[in-house]
Amino acid sequence: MATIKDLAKLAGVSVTTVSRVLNDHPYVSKEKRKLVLEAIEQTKYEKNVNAVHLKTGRTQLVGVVLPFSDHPYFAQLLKGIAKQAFKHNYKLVLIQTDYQEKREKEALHMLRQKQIDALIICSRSCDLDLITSYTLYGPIVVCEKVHGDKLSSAYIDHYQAFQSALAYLYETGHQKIGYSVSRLDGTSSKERAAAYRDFLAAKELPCRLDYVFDKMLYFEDGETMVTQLKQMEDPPSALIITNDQVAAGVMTCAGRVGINIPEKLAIIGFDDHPMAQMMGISSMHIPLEEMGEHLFKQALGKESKDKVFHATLIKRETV
Amino acid sequence: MATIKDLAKLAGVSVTTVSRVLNDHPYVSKEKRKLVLEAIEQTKYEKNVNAVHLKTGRTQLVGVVLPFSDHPYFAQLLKGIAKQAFKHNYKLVLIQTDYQEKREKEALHMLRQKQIDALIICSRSCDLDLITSYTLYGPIVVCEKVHGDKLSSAYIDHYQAFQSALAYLYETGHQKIGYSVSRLDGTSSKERAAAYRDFLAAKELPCRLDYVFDKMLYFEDGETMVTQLKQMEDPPSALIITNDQVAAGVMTCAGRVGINIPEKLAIIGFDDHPMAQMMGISSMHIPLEEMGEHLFKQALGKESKDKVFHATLIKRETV
DNA sequence: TTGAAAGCGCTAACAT
DNA sequence: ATGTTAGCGCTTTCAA
Repeated sequence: MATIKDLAKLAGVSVTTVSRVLNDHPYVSKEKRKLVLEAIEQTKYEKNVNAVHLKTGRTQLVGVVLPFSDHPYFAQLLKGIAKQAFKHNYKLVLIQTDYQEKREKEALHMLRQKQIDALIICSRSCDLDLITSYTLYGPIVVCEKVHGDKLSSAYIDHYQAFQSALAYLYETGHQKIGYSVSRLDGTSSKERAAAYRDFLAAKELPCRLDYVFDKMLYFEDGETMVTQLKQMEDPPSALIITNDQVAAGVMTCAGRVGINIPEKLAIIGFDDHPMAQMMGISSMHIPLEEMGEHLFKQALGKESKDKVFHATLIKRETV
Repeated sequence: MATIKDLAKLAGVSVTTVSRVLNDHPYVSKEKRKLVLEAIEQTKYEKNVNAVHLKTGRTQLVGVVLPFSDHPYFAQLLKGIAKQAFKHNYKLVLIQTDYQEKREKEALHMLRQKQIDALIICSRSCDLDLITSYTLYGPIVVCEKVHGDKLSSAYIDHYQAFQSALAYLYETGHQKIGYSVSRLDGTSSKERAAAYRDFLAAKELPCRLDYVFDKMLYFEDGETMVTQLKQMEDPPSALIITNDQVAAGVMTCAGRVGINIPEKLAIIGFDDHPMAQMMGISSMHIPLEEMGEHLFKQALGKESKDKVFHATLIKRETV
């Protein structure tokens, strides 16, 4: 495999000149440039990027931390990230964590080791302080509201989103409202819980802890939820559901056990996935792809440190 | 940021000794090791992996080429790949191509530039010969049957899978069988087409080109398919569908327009996704995750060059 | 406009 | 068991 040294020798110029040609620098005469180009052609020369990485200290690689890549929510986010990465000629290193702290730490470690230029954390298990401490080694972007100016962030205002879903259900006559989340200790779940609590308090409704369903993430979880619902003596009349996949699952199973939607049970999903549109499921639209694009631009320092996205209610036939 | 030189100075040893400690090599006395370890601690030293990459010529990075990361089929495959990557302490560079040749070439280029140690191509648009020519620069694994010994491959025997689905439908009394694919010019679609043709010929059934549906990939495509079906004068009585997502979409929409499943239309999906299980959709089970794991091991040269996986029919309630 | 030379931070052959 | 040293292939400063 040829190196610039070989090219230099072959073209009868210095390595500096070769490097200049390679990097489109000025101050190279037409003749020498041509000579170098010919040498490149002849030897089928290809740059060893690792040398460049060592020299420049950058790799054109951005790490993306996410718990699962097989969920439409993260897949959509990833799509936006990938779009901008491609645009800026960066590649993405995928770090699937399954919410294992160990794996998140590996990602942070890669930043520290300079294997990646920046890190995007779509969802985390690690402590925020730990993550923040790694900003010393490169830009880190997270998907939640943060304090301080070390981390960049782009996130959904889940509190507000949840409030508007609640308000809508309340307006349409529901008083027994429940909801589901993917993991109770997640950041967005906490916001949802706060919105729920505050809303119930404002309307002087009782807070029903049995109306909160945990571990609902995939389509098939909808079945579990319907089963649980069926066993309740006093089930909710409306549900705000983790995402459209679970909502679709609920929708699919509910009919079988005689739970008619929306008569007996109103549901609102999240994300406004094409699936929700097709099935006529009311949903909170979230600009996931746009958010993903923003995340990447932030990782490159090309955007403001802080960006909130708002969800909007899409009314369909399930409320 | 400290370097091994700094450590050497601080610990009063040579860089070699430091390097040995860093890489767990033998021949370092307990005392010196301790000294080095202390220096590491003190300086919060971290290896610059780019230097290692340059020196060793390897990056512990494997590229994964796939058209979309937001489809369950590829997400599942990716899961298996990621599992093994983690096990072997490799990271994955994700290259989403949208089936654009330009992007696939970028991936090949990364291999050539030594930015990745190996490349896994889950689905391609590029010419196989072009891909093969890059094996010069590192191992490449693809998901289809190949000739020659340059490329490794792990793949589903789609011909056989399709034949058994057809046989099953035929046995249950269907003569008007149609099918759908995601893209007609894809490798697996060609195998399916061959199986279809051969089967019809064997049973002396007419080959109905209007029974072949293209561009069916996502859940929401099921709606399109049902619409098309509804407009046909002489629609098929059974369908072998691209994958379980589309099958679920068909299932969801069919009822609305009076197409009862399986009475009026029998369907068989592919992949045996949890969704199919939940909805009672008959499906061809494919060991996707296992295949993903295999792909990665092949990329590392730890497995045979060639591996066929077989699909198995899971009978549920849609036939 | 060109080139010599000094690294980037690490590994490993070789010498001791 | 330990150290010296020569690179890995490139970029970039500095001098010409």
